[in-house]
Amino acid sequence: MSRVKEFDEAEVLDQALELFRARGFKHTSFNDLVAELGVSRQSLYDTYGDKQTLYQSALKRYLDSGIDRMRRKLADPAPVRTVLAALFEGMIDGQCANGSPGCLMVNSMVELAPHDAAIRALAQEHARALEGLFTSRLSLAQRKGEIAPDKDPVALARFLYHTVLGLAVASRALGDQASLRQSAQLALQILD
Amino acid sequence: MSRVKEFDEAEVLDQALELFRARGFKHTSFNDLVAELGVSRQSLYDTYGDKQTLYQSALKRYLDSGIDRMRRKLADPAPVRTVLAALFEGMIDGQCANGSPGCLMVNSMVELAPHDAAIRALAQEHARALEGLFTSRLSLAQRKGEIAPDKDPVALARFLYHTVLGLAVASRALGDQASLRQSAQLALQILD
DNA sequence: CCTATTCCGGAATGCACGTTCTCTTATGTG
DNA sequence: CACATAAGAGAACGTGCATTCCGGAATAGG
Repeated sequence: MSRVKEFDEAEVLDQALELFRARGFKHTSFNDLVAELGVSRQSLYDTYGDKQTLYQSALKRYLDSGIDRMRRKLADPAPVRTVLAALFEGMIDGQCANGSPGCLMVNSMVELAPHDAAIRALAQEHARALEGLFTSRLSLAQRKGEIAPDKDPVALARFLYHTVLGLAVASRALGDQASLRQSAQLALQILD
Repeated sequence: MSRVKEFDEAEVLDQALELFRARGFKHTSFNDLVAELGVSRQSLYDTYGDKQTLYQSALKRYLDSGIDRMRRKLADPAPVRTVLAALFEGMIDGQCANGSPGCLMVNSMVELAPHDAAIRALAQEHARALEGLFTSRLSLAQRKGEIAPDKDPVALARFLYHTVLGLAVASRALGDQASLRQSAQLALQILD
């Protein structure tokens, strides 16, 4: 080992992630990456492998950090309605921020999942993980009496997950934050 | 005028639509179209213009027929809950049918809308149209006393639209019909 | 019959892309 | 100092793509 890397591997991965998120896999050329990441073509290949591998790494990173953020937010001991409202709020703010790049997972699910088994597997795993987080948080709330005992936490969790997907698509193409907020609020009435 | 067209213009457009729906715009090459539509390259260009124009024509056709179908289903005088349940049911069946190709509008919104103004315009117009249909049907139901008078039909319509988007994404990548059905049922509880 | 129009297959063109290679320069460790 | 590694710029390569061009066959109307 001699010369040390001049760029932060994780940071550049995040930048690549943003490009993929905004433009999709096919619409982001390797030249775009070279031009906008400030790292030479060769170094990119040496560090991350080919374009597909780079994309998968970025997606994994995105999913992991997303799950972490979600876990932290759900750990809030406030009433579940409040917690979920804040969570949706943050999501809408984050995804509509700069030109509504949308959610990388949703974009991947639509663009790549149907003909890329690896992506499909990541999507399914992520869906299960997210539904699991929602489910356990909802069960907790149910035990605390915040949710009627006759409701099924698993079904509610799936519903919330599907709601997140819908909001992500709408934010990407329509980008009307007010409607999204309203819909999110309405979706949470399912807990009553 | 001399020789007559040997293929049905609308029918071939429908076939192209199916290809685009299953694979997306970028992942469907012109060679694919030529190979699978049974129409020569030249005739395709002569009849529909270039690939992008062909895609837009297919999308427009898809949206028009979708709106029509929706309008017909909503015209059913049965209770609004029943009508919407049937509508969701049909949507889930239709989109998960053959390898979950998903909804062309959703796919377009994710793949193309961010960098194609024409598609974005179509998406917004379609969203407005669909929300309009939902809104008027919900208002009718409200006048008939099927929905509490304090609910906002516009907000409900938007929520239903966002739900449709979410289910479409989930159907494409995850394809678990049972969960989708369950979520759709839950979403309709918003009317109670 | 003639001509215009459409059809088809296939070759040709030109461009964008992903990937690899080459060469030079720089910077740490032994 | 030497050597291994990494950086950068850019050329080179092969492929796939959208699009256009060409030539021959078929079919309607005049």
